[in-house]
Amino acid sequence: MTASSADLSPRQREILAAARALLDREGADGMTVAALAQALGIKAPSLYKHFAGKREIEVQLIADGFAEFAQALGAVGPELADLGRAYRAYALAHPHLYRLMTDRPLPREELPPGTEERGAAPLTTRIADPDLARAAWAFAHGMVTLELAGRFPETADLDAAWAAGLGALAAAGQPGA
Amino acid sequence: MTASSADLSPRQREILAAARALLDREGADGMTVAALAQALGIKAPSLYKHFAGKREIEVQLIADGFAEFAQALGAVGPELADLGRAYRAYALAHPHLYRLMTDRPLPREELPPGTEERGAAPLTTRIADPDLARAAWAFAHGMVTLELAGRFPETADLDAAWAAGLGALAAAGQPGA
DNA sequence: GTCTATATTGTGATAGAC
DNA sequence: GTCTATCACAATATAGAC
Repeated sequence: MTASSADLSPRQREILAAARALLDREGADGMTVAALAQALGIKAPSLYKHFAGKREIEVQLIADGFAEFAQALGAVGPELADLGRAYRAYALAHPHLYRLMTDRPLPREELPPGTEERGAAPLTTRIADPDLARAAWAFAHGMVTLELAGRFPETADLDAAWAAGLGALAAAGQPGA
Repeated sequence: MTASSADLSPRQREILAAARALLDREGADGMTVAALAQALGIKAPSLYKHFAGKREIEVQLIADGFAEFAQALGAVGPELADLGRAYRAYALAHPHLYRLMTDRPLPREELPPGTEERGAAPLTTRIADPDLARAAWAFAHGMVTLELAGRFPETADLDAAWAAGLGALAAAGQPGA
């Protein structure tokens, strides 16, 4: 029973909005059922009248996140560098959501159909070869992940690293140019 | 007070070995203080006579992991592809340890000096430009992370994606060739 | 080094009344 | 839709005896 966004009751939307705000603000650890209820001004057990469990709320957050992410990536210039900037900007703006979306296996069965394809489209239109496109995705994900985890030295020039990586991948995509 | 491996008592080593086995087998969620004690045949509180807390055990696991990882990466052929294969193989062989090592900010203060440099050396000797080297690291980390999280479609040819990514990065590193 | 006993806190979740 | 009451766990950690 895939719950696409259209199936949600107004109250469910309110709960999701509060959950999203809580996630952005406090992170995954802070997003407990009790804290969510408190943010809504109700008691924790009441939430279970609207969602079967915490996981269902998270899955909706992930679905909404993908839609939002795809929209952000679709609204940029044609260069691969434009896409890279948007990818990085989104992940840095919503680090906890990004982690929630990417940390675990995708709950594909519970997501609206086409979610994955829409997310991949901005990349596959710029890089035709699927292997190279996957490599580019991995590069972007790795850059963002390492930055979020604070793994790069403070002296590292991340703009330059992004440029170097995307430059190399773009060049491999246009062998004739 | 950095506890390098040399400072550890035999009993501490036994505990770490059990913790490592438990982590590899059950994952981070399963590696609780109680479970670790049980694996050792003692009670949980007894562990606190040997380590100040769970975090201290984890940090030692991370330090040992880096040493082991660096050794694995140092024992391969000269090509960038060799390094990539070793990186992937290690991460897939010890997924939970790899996550523990990369998920969070490095506890740099508590790690033996030089840990980071030794880990980076195999890469920086193959790619001189630091920005491109960081890009290559991010690519490898992203590939491994997405594979461990089961994010690639089943049909994806990951060997080909590794080859495409490393090929592009290597080509960018030898502009004259 | 290990034990028993306990503290403290937190987690997601359910039943049933209103 | 919300409440009270409660469950069933599980977590890390400490005190003090042996």
